[in-house]
Amino acid sequence: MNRPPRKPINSRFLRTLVGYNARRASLQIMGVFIQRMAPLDLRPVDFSVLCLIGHNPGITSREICRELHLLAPNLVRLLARLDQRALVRRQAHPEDGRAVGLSLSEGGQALLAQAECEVAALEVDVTADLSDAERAQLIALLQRVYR
Amino acid sequence: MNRPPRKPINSRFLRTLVGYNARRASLQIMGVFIQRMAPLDLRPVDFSVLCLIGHNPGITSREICRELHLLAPNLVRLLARLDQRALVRRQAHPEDGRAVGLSLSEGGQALLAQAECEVAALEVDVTADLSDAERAQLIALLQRVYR
DNA sequence: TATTGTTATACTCTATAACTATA
DNA sequence: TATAGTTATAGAGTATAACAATA
Repeated sequence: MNRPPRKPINSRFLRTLVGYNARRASLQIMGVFIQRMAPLDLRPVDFSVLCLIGHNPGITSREICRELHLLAPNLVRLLARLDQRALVRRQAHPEDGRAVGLSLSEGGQALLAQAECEVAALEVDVTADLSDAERAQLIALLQRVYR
Repeated sequence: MNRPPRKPINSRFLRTLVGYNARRASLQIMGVFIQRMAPLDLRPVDFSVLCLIGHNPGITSREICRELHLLAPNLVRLLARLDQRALVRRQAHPEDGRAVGLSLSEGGQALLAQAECEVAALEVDVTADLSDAERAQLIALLQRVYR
């Protein structure tokens, strides 16, 4: 009946680390993302790729990999799944015969629009304790770490 | 000879997301962590566990799992490795016969001290573009996301 | 009956080498 | 010779179910 008395754990050193806190926050948000986006069948990385293709019609696999720090072999299956769901189109690249230009089908565009809407909403929810200014500042600080 | 002209990619939507930026920053820092801590043979999660044991002698597996959001089966191998390296000691828990109290050996304490020093240094390096105040603010904002 | 620690295991994610076709 | 895309695959990380010992 009684909850076991939780001993307070000393995690002071870990809490002073940007790396530790960034990872914990990232995992927290990704967990919410996976749950909320399950109806659309989109993992975080699927969404990121769909988003890049949608806003950069004709983009190549290589460019996606460079932008998202993905490895080319791991993008193949992901794109195959999006292709199988008829969300993306592949067309011959106009200048480079080796490359393939990617763009969204109409269904892909519709799904992206819906996904962006849902992602924007869950972002607000998961950062509910932050004001708009604080949220913007958090993003700016994070970008100065990884850019 | 000429670098291929890099087309600017539109990733504006992704960049507005705390989740995307937190993940990118986290991966960036973890990459540096893994490289710099390789001489000590400590991954981020190894360090976190070592740190908790060091600052909480007698802590149990269950408490570590709860504090770090780890799953118990995945902690078994990790602790076995630390044990094999003679970094941790296991003693019977004074109150609960099922549990095992964990603490650091002298070697474990020495390694932790060295590791904390190195981690503090790499944290400063990886956030070199941030002032102390900005770094503290970044941490405070991140904690308000996941706590 | 519930909890700690454990084993076994499946699934996913990440990384590397090597191939093809084009440049 | 170098690059885009692909295949196959190995290794690491993450997840669930089930068990023994203890509460």
